[in-house]
Amino acid sequence: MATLKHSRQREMIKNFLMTRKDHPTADVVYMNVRQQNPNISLGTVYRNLTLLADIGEIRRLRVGDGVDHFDADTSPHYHFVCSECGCVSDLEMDSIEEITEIAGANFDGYIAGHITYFYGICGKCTKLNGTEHTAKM
Amino acid sequence: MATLKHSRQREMIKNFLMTRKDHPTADVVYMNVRQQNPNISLGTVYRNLTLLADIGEIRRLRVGDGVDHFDADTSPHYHFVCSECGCVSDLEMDSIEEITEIAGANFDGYIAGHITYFYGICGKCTKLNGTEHTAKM
DNA sequence: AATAAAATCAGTAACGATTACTGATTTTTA
DNA sequence: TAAAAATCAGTAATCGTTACTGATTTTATT
Repeated sequence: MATLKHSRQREMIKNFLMTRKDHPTADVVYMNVRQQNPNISLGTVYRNLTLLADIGEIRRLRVGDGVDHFDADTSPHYHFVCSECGCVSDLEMDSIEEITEIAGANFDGYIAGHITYFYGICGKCTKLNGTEHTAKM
Repeated sequence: MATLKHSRQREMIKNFLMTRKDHPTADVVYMNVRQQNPNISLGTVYRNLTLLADIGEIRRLRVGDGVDHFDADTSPHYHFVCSECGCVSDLEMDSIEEITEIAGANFDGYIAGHITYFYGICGKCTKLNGTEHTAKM
């Protein structure tokens, strides 16, 4: 890997991501960072998000909606995706790391880990919809 | 929803998918079904896979590799994705449905379920690589 | 501080997976 | 067996993302 040089753009992207708890997409990052630097390119945002994820400073989340989300919190934790509004939020829950052991019990190969996300209706949508609990995903 | 009419193409797609345990992508379905019907269109394959998934006859798998996989086995079970060769296989393991309860404990909203997949090195790749166990995903 | 080498950039073109459109063809209903 | 509706093949368009290019920054070296 080439030596990593400092870049204002990368710093802005990382800083912006740290202010957010909603796991924005590349496009959302782009739109927001543009308010500080109107010249920044979408390609630059993508490149730096990928770079930051590769060196482990941020996390790339694939929650099945066809768009990558990004999280500045790299500590192990789980995510929830609302089937109604698509929002992604953190879950406060104990580790379920043991499921990796369970999965490996009868498996011919090596299981390194798991990716889990939960879906349903978020608090806001629940309140808006009354009692409907019909998940779409 | 419009009334569902029978279609040879849809039947072929479903039948093909039932012969496979490797959770092929739309493109793989297309290439195989074309051997029976060289005139079939890729759009038809996509449309019918989506339709079959919507009515619950097949399952769409999103395992984070950017391509949708499809599974004719709609019973609840888990999947493994090889970080080396990208193959997707079934896991024989007990249900871990209880993690949905765990996740819901401190959550403001309704959790309908979870999506989990496991990653690591499959049996074939393990044998090819010797003792290397370095996951890439 | 000035300079050179290397990384990064903005802007844009290209890409791959998927979806949408169109007029022709099947399938079903009556 | 004819009309209505769903489906089709073929193709264009879309969307998220990546790759390319010559210009600009950053860092290391004088």
